[in-house]
Amino acid sequence: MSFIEENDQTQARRQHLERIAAITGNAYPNRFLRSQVVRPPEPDTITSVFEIYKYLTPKTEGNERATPEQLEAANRILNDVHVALAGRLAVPPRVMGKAAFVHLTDGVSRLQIYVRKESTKAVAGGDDIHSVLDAGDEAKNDRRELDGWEMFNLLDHGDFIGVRGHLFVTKTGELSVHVDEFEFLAKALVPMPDKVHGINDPELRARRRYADLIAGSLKVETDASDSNIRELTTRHVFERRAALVRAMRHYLDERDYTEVETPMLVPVASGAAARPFVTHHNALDITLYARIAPELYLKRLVVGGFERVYELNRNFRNEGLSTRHNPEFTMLEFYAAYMDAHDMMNTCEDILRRSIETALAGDDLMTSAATVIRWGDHTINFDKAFERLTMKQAIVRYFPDELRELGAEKFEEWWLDDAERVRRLALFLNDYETHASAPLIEAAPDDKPTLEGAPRGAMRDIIAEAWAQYASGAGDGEETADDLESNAADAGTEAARTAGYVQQIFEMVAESELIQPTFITDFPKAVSPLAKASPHDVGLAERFELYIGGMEIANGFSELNDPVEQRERFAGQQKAREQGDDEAMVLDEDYLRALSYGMPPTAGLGIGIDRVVMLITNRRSIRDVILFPHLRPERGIEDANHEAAHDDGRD
RNA sequence: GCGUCAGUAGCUAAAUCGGUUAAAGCACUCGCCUCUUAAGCGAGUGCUUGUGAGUUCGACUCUCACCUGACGCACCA
Repeated sequence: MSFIEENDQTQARRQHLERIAAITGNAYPNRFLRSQVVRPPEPDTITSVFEIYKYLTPKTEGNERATPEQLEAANRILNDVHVALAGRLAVPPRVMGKAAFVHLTDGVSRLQIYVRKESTKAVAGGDDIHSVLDAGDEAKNDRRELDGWEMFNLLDHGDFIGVRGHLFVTKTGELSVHVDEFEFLAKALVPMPDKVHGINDPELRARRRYADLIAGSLKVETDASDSNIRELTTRHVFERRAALVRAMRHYLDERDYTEVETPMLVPVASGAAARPFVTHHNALDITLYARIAPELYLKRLVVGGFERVYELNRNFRNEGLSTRHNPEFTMLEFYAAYMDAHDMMNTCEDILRRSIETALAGDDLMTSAATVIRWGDHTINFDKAFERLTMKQAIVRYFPDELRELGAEKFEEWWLDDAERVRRLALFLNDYETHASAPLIEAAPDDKPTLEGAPRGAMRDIIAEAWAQYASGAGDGEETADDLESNAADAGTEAARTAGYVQQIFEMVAESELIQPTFITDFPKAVSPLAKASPHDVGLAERFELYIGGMEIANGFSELNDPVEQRERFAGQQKAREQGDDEAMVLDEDYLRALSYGMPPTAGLGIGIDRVVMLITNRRSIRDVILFPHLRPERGIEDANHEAAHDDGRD
């Protein structure tokens, strides 16, 4: 039946609802006409009224109260302002004998209302559409006056009401509405989130985002909380997300990029290395895939004469969930004819810096410049020029100090050009990373398998010994190395395999260290089937990735526009696929045909929007920046849904 | 899929080495209170301690399995 838990609180609310329905005749009226004082003809909101009139509230220091003269001065003006406002009860109705103060919220701000037993009325039916159209027609106006105090005592925390009255400031200096009459608008049948703690359980926050958002608007600031560091609420996170997306669109629109929408359901899922979701079109009786990237469609448009296009929308990848991965995620992809990867790197830097600055400018929760953000314990600076490193430079720079000396040898940059050394290093690091703990636990007297926990000398010996095994080839048989080897083998050729290892090493030693915005260049061609080769090195792609906060944020390159070479690259991927790499890129025959019509030299860029939002909102989990992230289905609710579907006669 | 940690009332949560009837605050119900503001005062309802087994005289506490989640790994160029 119902999925709402039964308890004393839900019962009380339902009883209140029944009483209200009996008294008003309709507990869910269709509309409430709000006043248009602040910005006619827009209806007044709690936020707009509060923002406009709060300047009249007397300024006081600490616990000091406003003087009667100050209050009188403010009230002289405020008492003439008559408003009709609506919102949700932000507190449980707290009655003091014959009067009550409660707060209403519109999801952003809260405003206090003052209700008196003797004078405040409740009304019902007054705003029916006919009563407005046929004003004065008594027969059609079913507006009725009710017992205000009785109605007020049937209200619960979270209910919606509309109020009419005039503004005033209380003795404590708070802007309030002196309510002449109010109207019941809608019932909250379940208890509201805790006013102090909100919702703490991250699962519940994501699963019931509506409740999470409500919690933010109901939360009170406690004495204990530092008023200087206001918390970024869920509402703020998504306002910022919207501001960022708006700024990015604006940036591109201003520079003559055309926003387009290409297919989400595609017959060939290509343009990236990922497994797709599969679905079926009944009428055509064909298999369709949810797109994994819009890339190949956008380049078709460049062929067709759109010199600059962008798409900001969802991609779908059938992969695991993590703090950085959601099966559907938002990507901005754009393409510009006659540019190359270097131009695109500059553009990437510029759009991010400007969009972030625009998105954060005027955000009253920002304490510092809009281009300097807090990311966990770090400060990320978007003002400075983004650093640019080749993949190998990054490996050398971030190679762990405790591993620099491997046995009798010393790690040096030239190792990365030696295929055999690269292979052994990758295998060693992988082993070291995944269960470095095994030998280290033996070395460490306590149960802390960290480098700090073990005696320095013993640690060096262990590493030296482990490395010696790999250097002699003895470590190759390790089970843990198999996955890595098969991964690297996907690419086929010797050079590609080495390239794969270099990339693995990069990800193991450098990626998480790249906190400040850093471009990584010189990607192996073998792992970049859609990118043009570097004019300086045929083994490299003219490609870059941007890392910030230890995350891959953007990926761009000079687009391969030679249809013959593109076909060969696809063929290479096809081979990898046949060897078992089910994420190798799929050949798209129509795309090759499009390229054959001729595509100008073009550069493209993809920016992971969710991750940028994580950065600018200081959120460590992608689930915190996606309104409804994918979660394992809730137990029980599936069955309830299913049952309901059957009741509807749907199957 | 693997590992670590967690799950106590609607919410936030306490409970010494395995030991009496499983604290408390918020919320809810009733009463009092006409400028309160995390309103206050008084009284009251509500927990088969995630589920199921086991060890024990005795289990929130220990063991095993399962469910759910967080984090890490794997997967994800």
